Amino acid sequence: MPRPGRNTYSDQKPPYSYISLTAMAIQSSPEKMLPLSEIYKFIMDRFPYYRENTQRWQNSLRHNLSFNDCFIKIPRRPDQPGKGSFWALHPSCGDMFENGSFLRRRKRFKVLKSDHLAPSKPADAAQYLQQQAKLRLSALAASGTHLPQMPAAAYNLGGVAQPSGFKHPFAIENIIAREYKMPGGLAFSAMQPVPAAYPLPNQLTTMGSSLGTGWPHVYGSAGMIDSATPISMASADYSAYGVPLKPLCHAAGQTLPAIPVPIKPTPAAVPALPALPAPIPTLLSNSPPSLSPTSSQTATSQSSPATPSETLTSPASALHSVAVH
DNA sequence: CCTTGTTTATGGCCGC
DNA sequence: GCGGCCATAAACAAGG
Repeated sequence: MPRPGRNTYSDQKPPYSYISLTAMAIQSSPEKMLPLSEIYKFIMDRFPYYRENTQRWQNSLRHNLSFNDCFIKIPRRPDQPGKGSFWALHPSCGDMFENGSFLRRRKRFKVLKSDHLAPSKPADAAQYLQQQAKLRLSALAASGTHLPQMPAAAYNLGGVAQPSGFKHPFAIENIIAREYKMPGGLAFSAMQPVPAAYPLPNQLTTMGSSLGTGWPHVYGSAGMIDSATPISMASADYSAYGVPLKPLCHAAGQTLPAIPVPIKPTPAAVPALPALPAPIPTLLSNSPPSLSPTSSQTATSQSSPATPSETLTSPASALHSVAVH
């Protein structure tokens, strides 16, 4: 039903699919996983449009979560209160959007099932992710304030090779994380012609804390599309699905929790212990200057309460996925 | 009972 | 036109 009118753009439907929205939400969380309710919240916080008819879109969203292989469910640990599970992005679904924009996927992410010997059990991914989160959190806690924004899904497992290190501006990472990363706001040069009325993705903030801020004003902001400039820098920091990125909050320049992750590691390049990566050869084409490769983890390797031994099944082996088109 | 998840079905839009 | 992606609705199960 058309309701033209007086409402600002804010109640227009964002051009993103539920998959995109969900991915954004998940990516925006420090742990790269969120319970359903948080996903709802994220979306509602940012997109006024979704503050209404919640029943409807939430149903759709749940449908998407279940239906799409790119989302994996991570069981809640007993010590974690709350209902439902956590949802995360499948580690290999990184290129889902990259090719195109966030507006529409070009390929559907699909997990190959029981093909070879090892059936790709989501459980493996889940386990892995959870562990990741754990490690990260503990490191976080010890290190203090900022979150090493590093996606649990830091691997592009062989399945989906990324054609190039270049990350599309609409890639999730860029979208949700760019804000604090843009130098003087020229960050969105590479933005594509997107309805100006919509929030620029790159302005989505990642932090709950900054939720209210930077967001709504986005609506009117025009001036974005300068579409000629390649946005290489963003891709440097958020190279691939999961690259370490800079500490999320403000603080743009601090010793990074060195978590070098290859943009697109060779299939074999999957680190055994992602949280505390061994010095990885600089795979990042443009490694940001601020990234200090001191592989010294944040100094709190020990803080992790959970024993790493806890099933470190190589994610690579377990996750066979493919993007089918 | 409500939330969370899963599943099936239908129809629109878009690219090839 | 067909196939893929997406939105939406709805039935249903399970769990807190």
